[in-house]
Amino acid sequence: MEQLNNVIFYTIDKSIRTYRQYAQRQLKNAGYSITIDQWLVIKTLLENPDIKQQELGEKIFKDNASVTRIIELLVRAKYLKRRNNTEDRRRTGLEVTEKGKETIADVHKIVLKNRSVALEGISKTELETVKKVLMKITKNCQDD
Amino acid sequence: MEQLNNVIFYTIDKSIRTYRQYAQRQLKNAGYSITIDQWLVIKTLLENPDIKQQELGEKIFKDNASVTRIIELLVRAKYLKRRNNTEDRRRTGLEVTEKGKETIADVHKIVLKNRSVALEGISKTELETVKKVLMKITKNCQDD
DNA sequence: AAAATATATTTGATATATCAAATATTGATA
DNA sequence: TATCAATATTTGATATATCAAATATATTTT
Repeated sequence: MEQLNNVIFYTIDKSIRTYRQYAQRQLKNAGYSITIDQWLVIKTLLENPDIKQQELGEKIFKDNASVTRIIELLVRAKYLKRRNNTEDRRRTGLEVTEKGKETIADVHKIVLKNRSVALEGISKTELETVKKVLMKITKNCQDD
Repeated sequence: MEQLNNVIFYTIDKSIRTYRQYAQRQLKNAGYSITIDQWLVIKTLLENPDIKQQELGEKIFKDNASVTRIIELLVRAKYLKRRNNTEDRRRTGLEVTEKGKETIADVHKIVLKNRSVALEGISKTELETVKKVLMKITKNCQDD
């Protein structure tokens, strides 16, 4: 087999999946049932209270449909509340509940810890190279 | 916002997603309805005819449940055929059909093209660094 | 103002991911 | 050999991804 490990895209895929799994497991171990993606949505809403769902999706690399469904679950779990947007009735206002705010703060600590564990032993220069190369890949795939 | 772009994990995530979308779009444009993952499963089966589903999953970074379901779709679409494994009846033998074989060959060319487009302008040294760093991240998240 | 166009979000259909539990079978052991 | 443990796969439940189509509302054009 043309070794999968020699194909950079599988290395990329594997690393992000492994990180996700690790991060999710840490959350679970700490007693949270929220997913990383859900956390990210709440956090982004807190920091951008009047953001459109569309813009939210762009920020966190999710399409509209995914955003709609993630929000639905967050409302159901009482992390968010819907309110009406009087200025543009196509939009739904979204308010982070107290429960949501508390959760974000607690989870943030865990996320920071996760990141530092995952990046242990990697130099700043190396990270810069990785970032530069990955952004180039992204660009190459967008232009075409 | 603690800029998401400054968090390496979002850069990783974005790059692999953008690549996937690009690759999938190229397949579609060429008239194939198969997904990259499905293609990968067939290819791996061709190259490892007697592999267990479990091992298959490990090779392509998917869990058993996903493998089962992907195979189900492939059988339905007539890329694969089930046959009995007389030696161990817990296992299902899997045979790639003619249709499967043809598709793999054609799609392989497109995949190679995709990869080279995505990696345009990136040096070998850079790729080595990226690979090394990503493997380190994977390891960091597995040990814990 | 009516019609056409643009924007924001939702919905439907299908594929995949993930975990835990269920099944089926095999192998080991008391 | 009956029982128990291990292995291989499937199934159920839920979350997310993706594309296309549908809705609802707003804005622009004629």
